[in-house]
Amino acid sequence: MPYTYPYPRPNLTVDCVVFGLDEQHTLKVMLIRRNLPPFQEQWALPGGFVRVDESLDAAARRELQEETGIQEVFLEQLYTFGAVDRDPRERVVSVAYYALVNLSEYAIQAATDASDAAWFPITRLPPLAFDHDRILQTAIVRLKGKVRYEPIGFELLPQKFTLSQLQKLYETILGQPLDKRNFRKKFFKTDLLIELDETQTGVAHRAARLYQFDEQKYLQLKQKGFNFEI
Amino acid sequence: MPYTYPYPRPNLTVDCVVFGLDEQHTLKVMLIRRNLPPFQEQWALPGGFVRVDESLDAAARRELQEETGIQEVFLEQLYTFGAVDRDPRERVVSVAYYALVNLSEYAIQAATDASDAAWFPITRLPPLAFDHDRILQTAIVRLKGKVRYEPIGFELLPQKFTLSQLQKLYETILGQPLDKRNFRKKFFKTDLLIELDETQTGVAHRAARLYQFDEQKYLQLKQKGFNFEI
DNA sequence: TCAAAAGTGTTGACGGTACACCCATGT
DNA sequence: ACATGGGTGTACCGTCAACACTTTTGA
Repeated sequence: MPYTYPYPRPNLTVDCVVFGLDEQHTLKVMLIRRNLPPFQEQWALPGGFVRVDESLDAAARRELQEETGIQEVFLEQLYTFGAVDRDPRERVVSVAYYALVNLSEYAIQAATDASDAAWFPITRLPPLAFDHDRILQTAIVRLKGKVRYEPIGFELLPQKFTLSQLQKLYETILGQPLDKRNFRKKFFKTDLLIELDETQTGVAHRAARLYQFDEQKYLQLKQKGFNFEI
Repeated sequence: MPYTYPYPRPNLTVDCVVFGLDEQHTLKVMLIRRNLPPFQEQWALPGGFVRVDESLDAAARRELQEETGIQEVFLEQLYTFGAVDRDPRERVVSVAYYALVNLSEYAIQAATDASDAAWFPITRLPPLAFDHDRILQTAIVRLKGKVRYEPIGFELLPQKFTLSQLQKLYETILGQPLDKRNFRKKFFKTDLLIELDETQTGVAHRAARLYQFDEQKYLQLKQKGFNFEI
């Protein structure tokens, strides 16, 4: 007969803050409209209950897939929220994650998905269910902090990108303008960009060169104690 | 009649990695010997089940108090560990915390406490129960990282300390020697040290001046966007 | 030919690092 | 008087920030 620990258990959920960057360089978050109480019809972070036979990471990926169609993205644990009254009905502890996606690939999916999902600029958010606003703010702080010392910004861009796209990404997330020449110098010095033999197409001005993030090299350098910093 | 979410629930615990620094400048962790299965008689992190009517932070503080007598210390959430098989009996998700204490105040308590608690140097650890070794390693990485850009090191020292103590603390945590003059210059420049009109006593050489951490000023500067870095 | 963004170097200021000796105190 | 750690300043070097013009392309 299987042993059972004799303690009452809180409910356990995961919630995901999914960030995307649109063509106008606006940082957006994916929200879904709840169709069940509590907070029915309100916007909330995608998420749901953790199953007893799946890890937390697996639960976060599953919920993301089920509710938004998003798959195979950068996903990292953010923080665990456990205030007693964060759910009006019952005790629910939630392990929050944040994800970074390339919005151009997912914009269509989200719109055509059966469930009611939409991207909101982080500066114009609707009222959110539960303590999801607090979770979201925590995620924004983390993203701003982490982007400076880990090369995670690439996760928000297409695989091939221009240096201007990369710079605008940093300007958006950090909320400050950056000097073009210094930005390029800094990034070239990290040696993490693969220069491609391709350029932008379809722009009404000189076409910019395309680059790729060299993840292999990053992992190598990281092991050797190299520190990314921008 | 109260609503109940219709989902099975994993067990939920908190575990605490308590760091202390002894007089020989060794970084130590407090462990307790388990007197219940599973892993009976093995060393483990202090921790236990989260009650349905207490927050996660409160649970961590309560367990710390109950199992080690430690109270009112720096305590911060570390990470939530949720692998399916991390407990051999049942599904248990654990929210890990780490704490920093001034060991000279707690060395006695721990020794005289009824429960079997002891300090271990992090370089000489016994085999640990569950995945506690992994939790501990995660805590060490976090401590090493955080000590550089947040003034949390003071939590490991007595309220009044010498600059040499502070320097050795950093050398211990970071695992590298630091230049004495540069270290002092850097720290004075942060303006976070209150110079006291007191000196060390009972040493067989010139007595060092004592300092205190100026937490008030730190909070002020932090609000203004100041960044601590050592 | 015009508009719009791509691409490119130099200089000065500042901060970080390396480094060695005298001082105060207790035994 | 000696052993032990406390306390102090400078010079060099590398890094970062500021800054403006030419190039390419499509419309």
